[in-house]
Amino acid sequence: MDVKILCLGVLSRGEASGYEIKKAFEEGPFSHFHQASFGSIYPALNALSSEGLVECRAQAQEKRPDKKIYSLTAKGQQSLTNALLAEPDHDRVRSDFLFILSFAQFLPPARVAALIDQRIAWYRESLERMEGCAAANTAPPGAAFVRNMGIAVYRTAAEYLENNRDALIAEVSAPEVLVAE
Amino acid sequence: MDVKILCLGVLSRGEASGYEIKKAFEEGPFSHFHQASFGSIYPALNALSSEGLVECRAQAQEKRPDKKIYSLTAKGQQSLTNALLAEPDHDRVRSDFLFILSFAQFLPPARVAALIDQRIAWYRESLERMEGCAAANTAPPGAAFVRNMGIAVYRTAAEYLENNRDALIAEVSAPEVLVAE
DNA sequence: GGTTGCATGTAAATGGTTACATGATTGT
DNA sequence: ACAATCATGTAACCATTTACATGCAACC
Repeated sequence: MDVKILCLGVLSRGEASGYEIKKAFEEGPFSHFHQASFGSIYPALNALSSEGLVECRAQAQEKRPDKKIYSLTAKGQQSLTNALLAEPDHDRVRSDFLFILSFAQFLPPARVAALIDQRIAWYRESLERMEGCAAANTAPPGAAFVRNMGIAVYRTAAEYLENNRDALIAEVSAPEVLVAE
Repeated sequence: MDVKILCLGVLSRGEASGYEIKKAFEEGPFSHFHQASFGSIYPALNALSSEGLVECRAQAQEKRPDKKIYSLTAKGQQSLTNALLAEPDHDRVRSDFLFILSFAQFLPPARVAALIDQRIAWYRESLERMEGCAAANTAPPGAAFVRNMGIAVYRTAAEYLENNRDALIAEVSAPEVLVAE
């Protein structure tokens, strides 16, 4: 599942510029499970264009580069549907947060507390945004399903951190079992 | 947080060979939030060795390459602790599953069902293994905390999929709103 | 006066995976 | 017979990120 397919997916929700596609991965509905940067999006869009999978309409703007608005062609929609039918790769999660927390015994308790508190705040912020989207309820069924799954999972994660934070801090604060009496 | 630090982390739990470190990322406690392949682990171990962060003891084996058992040096432990103090990078999740499911309306309902069922089975298998580890309870506090968070989150995810599976399938099966009467 | 947002694009660097090379042992 | 497990290592390849290049407008 490369950036080209990712762009096709974003465009299936409606026409967009490269800049707007980037935002879909940065703050938008895909930001929680996929990402792409300008350096990969713009070349992908050009490739897609020369393959006839997307169409480009240039919107002139004063004192700014023309905004290039891309939209899916029938061929592009077909190609997307096809790609979606493939067996998905395994999820790949890279969480430095969880890795670091695995070694909480090597960290000052105050640092463990800060790490957890930051993360709780992040989950709570994300949840607020996601719940706002859920209320608006403009998403197609699959997107709503995925978003609500995210809400359920993040809520559990935040609650877990809130409920178990103090116990972990106590454990890493407790004097280690002494080697010598 | 590169492969070198990752190896240092694994080794802080006890000496291990490159092969065993790979297993920690493939099936072991880190597999859910970090990954590394042989092609990155072996060079990392050599670099770590020449920097004096790990020590290597060769265990001769009959008819197999010598098993190189690595262990952390004091300098290595220091370097790990240091790296753990750095601000963690943002989590990076790449889930083709969630991306594909976001476009459920483009897929045959039977495919949506299969996708979800596979995922439920995967969560249930993972949960069984993780709960087994939780019962054994040999992990240091941070690792146990992270593992139990994983259990809570996976359980929520599995339950969400189980509870909402049929509703999504019904939605994508329902005849689309007709354009012409 | 500096940062952020809008807007596109390229090139170099990165960091890693995949595939290859080697080979015995154990299980199916 | 064939695949999987154990065991290490290298090199080619890959996709993506980061940094750069350009520049105006709005906000603080």
